[in-house]
Amino acid sequence: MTVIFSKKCEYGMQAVLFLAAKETGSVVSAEKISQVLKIPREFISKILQSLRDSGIICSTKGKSGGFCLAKPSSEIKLIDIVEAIDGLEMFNSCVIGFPECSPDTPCPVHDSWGALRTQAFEMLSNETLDKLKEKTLNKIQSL
Amino acid sequence: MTVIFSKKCEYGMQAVLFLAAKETGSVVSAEKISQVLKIPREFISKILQSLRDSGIICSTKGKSGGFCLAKPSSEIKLIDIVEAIDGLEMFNSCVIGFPECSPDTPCPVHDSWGALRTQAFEMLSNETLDKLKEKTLNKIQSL
DNA sequence: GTTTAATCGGATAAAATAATCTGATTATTG
DNA sequence: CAATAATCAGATTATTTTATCCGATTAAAC
Repeated sequence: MTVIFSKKCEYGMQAVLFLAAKETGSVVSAEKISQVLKIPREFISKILQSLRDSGIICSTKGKSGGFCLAKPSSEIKLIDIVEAIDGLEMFNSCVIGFPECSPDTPCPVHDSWGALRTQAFEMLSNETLDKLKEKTLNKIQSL
Repeated sequence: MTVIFSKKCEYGMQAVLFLAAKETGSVVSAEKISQVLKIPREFISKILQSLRDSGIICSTKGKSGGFCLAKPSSEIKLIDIVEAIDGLEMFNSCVIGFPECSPDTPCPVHDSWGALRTQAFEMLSNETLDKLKEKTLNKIQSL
């Protein structure tokens, strides 16, 4: 198996993208998110709770409660979600698993991989949720 | 957690790189590989066996047995090892986990991520073991 | 031919990740 | 204020990945 992000992180990104595609400030329940994105309800609940702890989304309890973005979608980047859930370690560790892969003691693909990794990081740092709104809506319609 | 390749795959790449850094045709035991690369012995044994099944390396049993490359190091690419162990699925599946991410129903980052993924694939397809020999030797010395 | 050092194969164990269950709390709505 | 619909928190279960154990087989060296 090969993974980039954990399931938690994938689901987290999907859910936050979904929230960002709604009208500003609209509150969506875990149940609704679970149904639309086809993610196990209890699992996405936990993920949403942790994203709330990280300050990316807000939650309100009680009837008609749910989740919404904690700040404008233009201020949330995909990398923020990755950082909150999976951490940024992958952008700093060796792709073929050698210990202490650094400019001093580089692995055989240190340079070529490093360039790619930097691009990936920049891509995720560039993509704010507002920029992705339209594409997110299109994708959600196809689910 | 965030992963690119599984531990099996990382270890497999390390081990094959190590074999390629030796003189052509020299046989190395799992024990030796385990010691040099600091990989659990029984675990790397299994990985080496599966790489033998995939035709990337050969094994000889009995005293003074061990493993060696099945073909010239110029004919083995990193992507071959990835394919044999983790498969190529990651180069064809959605980075944020949406189902059926394709040009027809693209995820919000389909294009930007696709470009990166293609670069990564090409990098792994370009890197033959012989090209990496010197760098591998340097890295191994530092372990 | 016996000892020794290696792979081989199947089973098992441990750890990490993914998913679920349960009961409590909270707040809106009628 | 009672019913309802939501989050919340902690515990548990299931699945996958990582790692280990053990006995059998093989072949070289003495």
